[in-house]
Amino acid sequence: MARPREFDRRKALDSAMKLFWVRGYVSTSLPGLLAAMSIARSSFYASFGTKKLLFIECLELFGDRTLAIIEQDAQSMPPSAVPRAFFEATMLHVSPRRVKQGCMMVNTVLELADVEPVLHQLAVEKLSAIETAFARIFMRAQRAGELDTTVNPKELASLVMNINLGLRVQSRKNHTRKELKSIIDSSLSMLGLAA
Amino acid sequence: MARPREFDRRKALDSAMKLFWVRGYVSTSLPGLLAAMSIARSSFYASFGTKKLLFIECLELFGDRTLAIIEQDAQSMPPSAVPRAFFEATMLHVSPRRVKQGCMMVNTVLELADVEPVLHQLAVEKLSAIETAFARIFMRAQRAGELDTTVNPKELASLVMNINLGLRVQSRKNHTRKELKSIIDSSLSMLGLAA
DNA sequence: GCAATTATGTACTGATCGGTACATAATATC
DNA sequence: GATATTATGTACCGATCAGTACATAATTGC
Repeated sequence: MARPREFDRRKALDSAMKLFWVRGYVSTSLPGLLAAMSIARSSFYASFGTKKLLFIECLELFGDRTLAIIEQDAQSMPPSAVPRAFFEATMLHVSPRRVKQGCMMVNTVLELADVEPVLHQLAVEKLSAIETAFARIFMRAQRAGELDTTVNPKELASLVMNINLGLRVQSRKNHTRKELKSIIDSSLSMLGLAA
Repeated sequence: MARPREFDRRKALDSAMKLFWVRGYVSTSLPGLLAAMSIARSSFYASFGTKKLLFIECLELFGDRTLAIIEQDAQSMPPSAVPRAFFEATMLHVSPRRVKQGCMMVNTVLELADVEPVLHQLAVEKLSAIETAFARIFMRAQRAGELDTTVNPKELASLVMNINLGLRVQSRKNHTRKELKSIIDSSLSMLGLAA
């Protein structure tokens, strides 16, 4: 009925997400976003509302993709192998450039804790969803007799998540793949989740 | 020889540090700093140079104080108890308000990784100093026969640091003291550093 | 081709940013 | 008390921020 959009909304959103991921929320300027997304200012506001609304969309996209990795792994391997597979997929089998970006949710939790409560809270919830996914996987593992039933699945998930959070901070420094791998290996073996 | 300064530089620096600690670097505005420090703009620039230089001073202050906690503990208790004492001193025996601030160095590493390389690097170095302090303490513990000599002190320090980093992220969410304590307890017992 | 509708490009808004200029106030030395 | 020196208060600087107004371009249905 009218003039069609000249850009791919999904692609533009993906580009925005990558920029927020690298630079955080506050330090990402609107001109920077427009350049990364290759769209004009008016198109931006017409399609995405405001910078904050766009960030919410990006955070949800990132969180959903992260969760998808875990859920997918959970269907193709023994539950106790999922944490390691997740760490490898997100920290060892990716480019150093990307490792340094860390996890967008973790970055957001730290950057915006006392600055943008709504965005902070969303990141917290997305991280919770990940931890819950791990807990569910461990519960299933116990029912399937693949995991010691004396451990509490929620507590184990909490420990895995704490290791994960630590690793995301380490990633953001310039840790080598080797150093990360060493921490992953010893942490998992301590948890009884070694390969 | 001239008009004396009307404010206490140390106190002003301490106030600035607390504000940066809560709000991060980018989101802390100069007017905000001046209000927190209770000084005027001209006094600020005369005494501290620029916002960036002030931040460096604050980060060093924070790092030195953190390191001091560890070094002090190391002199008054068995080495293997130092990690727990450190976690308790900085996360359990402080106000919820303060727990939520997390660790200024960790906050900085995540906020400024790709935004302010110099400040990022300083935070990385200050964190390294902490990890090194732990490693030295464990080495001493081994020589004193207080720690299993089969473990590598550096690797153990690296694991303690990873737990610590995870906990600092957890703190920044609204974790309860109880939840933090639970993670601390199980993580330390996994490391063979239980009380 | 005309009208209706939506997308895009450009120019602009007021607010805020970090930093500076400069006049004034308060102290020390003499 | 005069002079030199440093601190403070205020007004300002250009740059940049997120967001808006509006004219123009491109499409559809008729």
